[in-house]
Amino acid sequence: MIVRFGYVAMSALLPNASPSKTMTATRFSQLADREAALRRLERLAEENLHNCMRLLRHNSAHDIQVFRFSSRLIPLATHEITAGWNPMAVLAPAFAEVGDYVQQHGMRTSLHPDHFTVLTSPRDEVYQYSLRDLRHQSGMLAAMGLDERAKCNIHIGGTYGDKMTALHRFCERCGKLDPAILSRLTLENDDKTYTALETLETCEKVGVPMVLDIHHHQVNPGNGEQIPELWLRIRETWDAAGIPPKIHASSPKSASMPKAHADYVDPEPLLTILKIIAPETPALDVMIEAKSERTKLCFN
DNA sequence: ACCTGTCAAGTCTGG
DNA sequence: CCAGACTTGACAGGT
Repeated sequence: MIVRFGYVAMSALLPNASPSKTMTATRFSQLADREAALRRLERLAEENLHNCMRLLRHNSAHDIQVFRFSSRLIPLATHEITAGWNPMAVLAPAFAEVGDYVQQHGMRTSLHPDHFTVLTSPRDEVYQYSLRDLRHQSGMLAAMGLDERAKCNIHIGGTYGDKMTALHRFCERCGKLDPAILSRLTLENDDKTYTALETLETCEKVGVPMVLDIHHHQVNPGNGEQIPELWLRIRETWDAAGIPPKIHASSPKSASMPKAHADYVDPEPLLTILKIIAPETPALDVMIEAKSERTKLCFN
């Protein structure tokens, strides 16, 4: 089995390379000249994309081929306050540079809209916001010139007191998504609501790949179903994707805070799973979610 | 240089 | 019905 490791958005080894520099909406609204403020947002976005390039070169130098972009490359991109603003033309060269580099180096990249993107919500404004954000995130990958193998990963969302209804709403809304967005979508089991099995069943229903988070599964295990017994089905959700399955790895901060992420990743549980699934998994990508530069994995 | 409170957004729990 | 927890990097204002 060929395993590639990657990480999320920013590096502890590369100083002053944030790809998520921003401006608060309050600050934006305090600037008298709206056009000048918008130009400033565009400059921030260019800086973020520039730092992305630095991160990608750093990755290349360290043989890291898996990377998740910051979801906040363009500050206030989908905020009401910037309504009518479309920075994509100005940013096209910077996005293209990132995408070209990714393709030249055979990297696998993704985006993860944050937890405000909730397709299950019964509130229409939340649903509309979520659609807007998915369009935006998908649009950034498209602006990079990356095809649908560059994924947008989300969680299913909340239950609102009735999981079956929420799941029904989710599937219905997936069916209505623009094919360009649906073709980039992946779903990940979360740490308190939708278990690995429920997420898998939903992935099978709507026809998108599943990202298995082994830490989330540990703290939200459902009825005790084990990863090895689910794995073949999870792997199959990736069969048509043209890329290896992806899993997320992080470790509990402590016994009293099992859901919080530790600064490092304990390799043992991960290695145990990798050994079990290896025979039926020729290739796998592992996203490490950890803060410490000390995180190292050493094995053969 | 360092510290602390605040920030666009959602959901769930418990009072 | 409302406050607080969850979680989180970066900003903004203070020392």
